[in-house]
Amino acid sequence: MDIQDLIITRVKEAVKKIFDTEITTVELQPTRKDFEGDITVVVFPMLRQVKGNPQAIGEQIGTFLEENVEEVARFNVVKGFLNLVISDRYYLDFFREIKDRENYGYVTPDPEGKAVLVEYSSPNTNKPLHLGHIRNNLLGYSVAEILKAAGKKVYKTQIINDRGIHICKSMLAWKKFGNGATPESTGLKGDKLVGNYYVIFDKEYKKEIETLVSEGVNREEAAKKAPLLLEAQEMLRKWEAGDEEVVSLWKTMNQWVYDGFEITYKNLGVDFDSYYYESNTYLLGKDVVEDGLARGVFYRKEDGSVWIDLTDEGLDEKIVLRADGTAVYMTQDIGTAIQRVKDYPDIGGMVYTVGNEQDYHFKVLFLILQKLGYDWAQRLYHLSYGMVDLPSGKMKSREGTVVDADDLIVEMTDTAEEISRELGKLDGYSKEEKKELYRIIGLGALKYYILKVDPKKRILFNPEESVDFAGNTGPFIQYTYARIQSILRKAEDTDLNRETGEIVLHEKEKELLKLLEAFPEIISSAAGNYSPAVIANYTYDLVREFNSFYQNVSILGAEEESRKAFRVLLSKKVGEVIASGLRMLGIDVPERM
RNA sequence: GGUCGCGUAGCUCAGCUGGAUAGAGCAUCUGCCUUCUAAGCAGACGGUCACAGGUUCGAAUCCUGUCGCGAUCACCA
Repeated sequence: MDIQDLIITRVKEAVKKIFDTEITTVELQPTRKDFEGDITVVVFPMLRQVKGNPQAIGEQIGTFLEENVEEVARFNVVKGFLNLVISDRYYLDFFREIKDRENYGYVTPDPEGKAVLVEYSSPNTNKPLHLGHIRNNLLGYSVAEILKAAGKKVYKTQIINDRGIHICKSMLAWKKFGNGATPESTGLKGDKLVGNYYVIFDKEYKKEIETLVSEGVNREEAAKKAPLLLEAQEMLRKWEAGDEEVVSLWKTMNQWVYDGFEITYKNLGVDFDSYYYESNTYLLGKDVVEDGLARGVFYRKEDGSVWIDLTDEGLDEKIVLRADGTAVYMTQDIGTAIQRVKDYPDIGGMVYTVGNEQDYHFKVLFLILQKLGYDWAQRLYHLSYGMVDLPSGKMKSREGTVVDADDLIVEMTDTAEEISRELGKLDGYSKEEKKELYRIIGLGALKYYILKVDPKKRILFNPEESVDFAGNTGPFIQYTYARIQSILRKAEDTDLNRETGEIVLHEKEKELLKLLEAFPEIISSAAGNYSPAVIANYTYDLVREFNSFYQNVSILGAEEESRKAFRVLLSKKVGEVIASGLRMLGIDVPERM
């Protein structure tokens, strides 16, 4: 039983004894810094059942706790707030219990438990990854790690949009204007090369429209009739018919893109357990629709198209199969979800990391799957996140106003190098070690910057003002970790096994212990809310508290050996929790910096 | 227009299952490196929590409305 539960139980007991009344809930909160105490019992809610002056009630309960609960050292009452001072002994016992525990805070996975499939990234294959994809990747990867820490089995996957008209546009432009260019011949990353032809297509297409308009065709008509577009559409038809030449080109160019993506993923530090491709899944779902039709989940309109009526749920009617029997987006998403559970029979739920512009789509998708009666459909979650905007507005790849993922990673690493150079603390590090360190710090800055924000909020990213490296940032947290490692290196000859015994905790030590105690609850909350921001904020709080401790209290210069050992061990544990928190954010930790 | 989301210090964000005097970082200003890494610490300055009502002993937090920003309402993905 943790201290919270203990206090709740004993408060109930006190109320029963003193006022002869059963209360069902007891409200606790951490004591504010301005008052003495660790845990505060809020008396006000009790007034419904216990009549009287809150101050007096607080005093009576406080007296009872002080006398009967050994963990409660003393108390004070301010208005209706009963502030309890928890004994040092309790926190010392707590620390003794966790100090040697590996992966403190992590929940041991239940081998019988159901798995969660986390989908993220899911790019198109016609252009390179940009800042928006970075947010998606970081969120998806981090949520997967958080769920693992919370004891879930997790599969990371993505669905790659490798077919459709936009791919044909790149292919056509390459064929017409590429002169056989390859990643090898140009030295370009494959995704960059293909992306360039997507831009070229757009440029040439617009030229054609202008020509048509100048010949007297109206603009709308011209946009539909431009020869390049017609050719791209023809190419898509050929692809669907399995035309050998088109399919071969498609395979070649997609492979270039995948090779390019792999590099970006590797640099970003994300990975996947499996890949789904729309070219394989776009026909899925039709049979499910037929089946649902027979069971009355869907209905057929006169023209033969199939729909679901969600007006009872406050939504609209939604088409799930066209009149000609071909699939729409929704059809394949239904089919793909079901396919995934076939592929991984232990899946008990899925997380879709997709931007908030698709909120409606996923609301509908989940409802349909529920109506189809899949038990796992109750545990689907759309990890919806806000767009990343630039000061100039939205990023538009066709207009070249995107922040390229690879470029951004390089910039962050360069900035990390610059700052590290200025500070000059890396004597003795080899070139390779330094390079690796710049990567760790640069990426740490970027990842923390993005993940500390609540996913559903939009992010304004200003490329002119570079991401900070001081204050509430990734590097600050990493720096604190490095500081701790430095202490541990210097404490190698300290006997860490000596008993702490009866010591009076320093205020800063107690604050750190309280934060450590909260860690498991933080993981659970982050997992429950699918929110890396919860982990980021906690880690920052812990780090801030540690630095205050570090600067106000001498660790290696402690008065007694037992005290020194305790402080070293406490620092070590804080370091471990920092590393755990950052690991859940996909951020690495340096030994020095 | 309907629906959904967001609006907290000059800027970037916490806090939102209702609880004390709304917290951090950046920026500005003051101190602190002969002592464990100053990417740090200690402090100052800075708020009509968009606005207006309501519920409550108590509202940044819940409800209603208004305004502002964004998304969405395709037989596109």
